[in-house]
Amino acid sequence: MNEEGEEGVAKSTQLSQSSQAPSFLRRLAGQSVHKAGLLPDQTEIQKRIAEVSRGTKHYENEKRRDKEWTERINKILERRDELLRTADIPRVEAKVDKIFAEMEAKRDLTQSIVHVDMDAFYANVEMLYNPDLAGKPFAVVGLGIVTTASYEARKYGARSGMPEFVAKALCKDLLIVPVDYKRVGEQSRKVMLVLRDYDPNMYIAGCDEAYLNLTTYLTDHNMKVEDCVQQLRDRVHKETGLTASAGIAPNVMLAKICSDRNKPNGQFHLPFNREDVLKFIHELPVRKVPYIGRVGERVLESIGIKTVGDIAKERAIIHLMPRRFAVDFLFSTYLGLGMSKLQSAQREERKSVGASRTFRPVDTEQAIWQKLEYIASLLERDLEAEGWTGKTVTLTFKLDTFQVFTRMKSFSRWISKKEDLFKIGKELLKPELPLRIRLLGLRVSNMKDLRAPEDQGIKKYFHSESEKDASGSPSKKKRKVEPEPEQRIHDVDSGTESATETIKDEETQEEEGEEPEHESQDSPVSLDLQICPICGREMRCNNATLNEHVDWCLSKGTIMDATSLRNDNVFSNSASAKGKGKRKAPG
DNA sequence: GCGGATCAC
DNA sequence: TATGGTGATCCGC
Repeated sequence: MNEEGEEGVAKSTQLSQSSQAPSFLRRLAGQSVHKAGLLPDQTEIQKRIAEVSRGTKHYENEKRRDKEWTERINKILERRDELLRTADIPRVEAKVDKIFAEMEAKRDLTQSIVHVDMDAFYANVEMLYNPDLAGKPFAVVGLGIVTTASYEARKYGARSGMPEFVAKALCKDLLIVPVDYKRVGEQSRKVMLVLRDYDPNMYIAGCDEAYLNLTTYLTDHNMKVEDCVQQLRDRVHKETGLTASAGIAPNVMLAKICSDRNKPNGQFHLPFNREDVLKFIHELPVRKVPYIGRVGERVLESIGIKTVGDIAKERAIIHLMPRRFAVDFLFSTYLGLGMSKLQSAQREERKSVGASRTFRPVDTEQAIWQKLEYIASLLERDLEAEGWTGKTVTLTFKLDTFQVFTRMKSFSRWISKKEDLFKIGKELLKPELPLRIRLLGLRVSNMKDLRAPEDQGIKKYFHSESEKDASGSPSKKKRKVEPEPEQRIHDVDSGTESATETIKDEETQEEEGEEPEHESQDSPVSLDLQICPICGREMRCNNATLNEHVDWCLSKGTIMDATSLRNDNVFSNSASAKGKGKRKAPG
């Protein structure tokens, strides 16, 4: 559903920055407007959203960011025009065609990858427990934000990610249902257990979606892929009463796009041959490609690329652009290439653990420290629960203008205690005050896994060369499925050419001398090695403990942690009066 | 290593 | 009246 009114912004036409600018309206409308979306009249809805939001801090912030991008895009266009004058375009095109040929040689059409995506998951789960909701427009809401809107509500423009009050403005009779993580988690677990029968190495990408490689299963059971997927979806429905959609394709990227095709309760099989793949992908609006978001879409559109097929026309420019516009990513997308093998699920190698909360803006030191201390305690809890510690602490703060800043600091010791986190956070924030703050967050990175088998130090030297990461910790099999853009499409500034070498040489091994002694397995013999179907984490425990972990794990990936609801009152008692209206923009 | 920023869910 | 929380990655410096 493409409804962009104007085209050919490609000229160096400076968009005058009115608050009616289409880019701004689209930005305001949020991120999920493009999805599964037969919206009746999108521009009308976008206008309504702007109307309702006008004058809020958030609205002003979005306007500011939109304006920044307009300026950056104007620079991109200038640069492009210069290249068109000075560069030997046909020669560059020939060069790119060679790159295409090299990429083409790596095409793999042998794997049957499936992306399974539950339909309106949170909403349909609630309908299970409350059948009266059937056929009604309702939204499942947590912390004032719509997590899922029922299909009836979507007709009015209500979408996930939208604040409740906007959704209500779009849909007068909208019913609001609070998120119930217990229910969601329970159903999610049932779904995943069914899927696991078809591929024990499946990759779970959230509580309502997963990628499977069916190749082996199809051979073993002598089945056709469509039949297998149909059966799988039937089984999910039988087990849960919920419907799922699925995409069948030779790689992860295509499967993801395909699962959207016949939603809800449908499946789409992209034929496994080059011609059909190319035809399919070339017609696609770039926004449908994973990792091309609002900003990427706008940047590409500015140089005349609206569909994936358009990438070829501008291949020379893309190749010549600063940071080359994530060339490899765009080119491989143009060819419909993507990852064809899923990595087996291993104990998750986390890179960071963090906690953050939004609250009524505060500006007194006392109030700020109180919030910070609370964040520190949340983070301590999570680090403890999951068994991680780290050497780097990052503080995030969002001003009441919605501008976000971060400050970080690394240490030679392991950080995980509340007092430590609080103190470090305070040191990072203090120099920036006074500020009026609406969100605080703390995150630790540079991690060590406290639950890894104790031979961690040894294991370091045995993992494969290619899989080292920069943190100096052993990176086991990476579970990443989605091929990520190697560079971003966005950056405009600075240097043009130069292969972006990402050669990591020997990692710096400061072996930890002080291991906070936590007894490694005390009675390992009696407990089974279990694998959480949600995060893939391995642990030795009984079934009850595993179930407990699974529930907790499911609630993590979702929009918020249920415990934050209980603790919400912590934020409502901003006791003191705030006099000053000072507003410094740090940095 | 630090800080800004995008993107997915 | 009013716009979440978590984690990963990338870029420039």
